[in-house]
Amino acid sequence: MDNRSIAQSIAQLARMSAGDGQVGGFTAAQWNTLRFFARANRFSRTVSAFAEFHATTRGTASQTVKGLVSEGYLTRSRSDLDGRSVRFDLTDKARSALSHDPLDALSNAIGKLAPGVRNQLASSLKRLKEEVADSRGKPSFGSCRFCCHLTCALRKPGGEPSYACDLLDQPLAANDLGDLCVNFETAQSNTAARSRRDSKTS
Amino acid sequence: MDNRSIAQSIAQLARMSAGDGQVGGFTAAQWNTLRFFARANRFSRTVSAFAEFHATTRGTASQTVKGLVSEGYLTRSRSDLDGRSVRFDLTDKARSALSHDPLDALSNAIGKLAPGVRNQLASSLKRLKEEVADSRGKPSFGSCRFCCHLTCALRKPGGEPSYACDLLDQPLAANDLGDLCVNFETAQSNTAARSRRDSKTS
DNA sequence: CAAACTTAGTATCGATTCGAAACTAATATC
DNA sequence: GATATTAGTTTCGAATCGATACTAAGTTTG
Repeated sequence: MDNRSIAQSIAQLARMSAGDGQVGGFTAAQWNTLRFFARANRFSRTVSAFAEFHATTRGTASQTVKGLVSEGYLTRSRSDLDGRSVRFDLTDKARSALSHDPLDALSNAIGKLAPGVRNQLASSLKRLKEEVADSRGKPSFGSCRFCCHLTCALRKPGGEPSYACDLLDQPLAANDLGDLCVNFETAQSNTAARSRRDSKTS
Repeated sequence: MDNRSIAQSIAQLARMSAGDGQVGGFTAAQWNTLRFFARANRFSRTVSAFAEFHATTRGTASQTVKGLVSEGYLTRSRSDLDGRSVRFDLTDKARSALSHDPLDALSNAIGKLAPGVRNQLASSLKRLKEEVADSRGKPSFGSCRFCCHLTCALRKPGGEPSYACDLLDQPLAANDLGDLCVNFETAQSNTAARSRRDSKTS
């Protein structure tokens, strides 16, 4: 089985399970939007971050989000730190809709894999995502847990550790460490980005 | 990493690399069409097979194919076995276009994986495809090489083996065994389908 | 053998989606 | 303080999609 066939398998799998057409009253674009806002952390629940994640333009992303807001699946709130920025959050209505996600067919299939096989698959996919993101010059998305900007401090010996993002200088709750973040960087991609910046300035 | 996150990784990977928008003058739908007709065997290079593969309707598939025919990327030829059936074949123009497939970013990334990891990934994806296809009651696509309808005969001792499809009763060239076929069935899915049929008749 | 059904492909129509480009407003940079 | 960048929105035209209706060729069935 050659590389191209495997690549096509990934594409086909995504198409099969994402449900091209409307499932449960949502279009494919809407499902993707809901999934993103369900998994993104508070710094990343913006139109721009979603547009980048979904590999589309901000204009298109804005439309989709607008539709979901008017139907009561997302709430809109301006940031008080940055007057341009707007954050969108899932409503309970959206959360309950997500419990009938057509992507669950794929999730369930993944759950049936042997644990070792499953973990191997997860790490291969992570690897591929970074590789492809790098080859198109776009940043990858990942969770704070594996991000080089995560700092962890023990307030007192034996107490609970506290987490923070040293890029945005914001505290992070332990619960949120698994969420997606636009600013995700691995140690490697960070040094790579720095060297790109340096070579540009010189 | 939970199952849903892994499922989303697959979807995201597909989106990132398939190039949502136009790349090299083709839309996403057109790229998918070209890829399909490049990989499908002669029994499967039809509008219906493509529609099923691409999880869309025959009408939509027909339009996309029509466009590619008029632009000189596919040739149209009626079958002489079945007067309804029409077969579409890639032109050289299409083959050379496919050498700049945006999906190559993903193919290349896959090529960089360690051989063992790569094969494990391929088999996991195959497994997932069957599982998901089964859960939606749709047949999966696969190559003759792993199909239960493939029969192999040795014409003379020490000579080259000859292959055939015992479902369509047609000879198969050794070169074509890796191509996609609509009629693909594994031994398991075949017996499952038979038992479904039997229970329906009774 | 003829009527009824199925299958392969096409054509048309309206709704949706998408990307490109123009635009507003807030923040950064120089 | 002028210029550039960033976040988000809007508008417009092209493309896509699914539903539906249709033609023509096979298949079943009575």
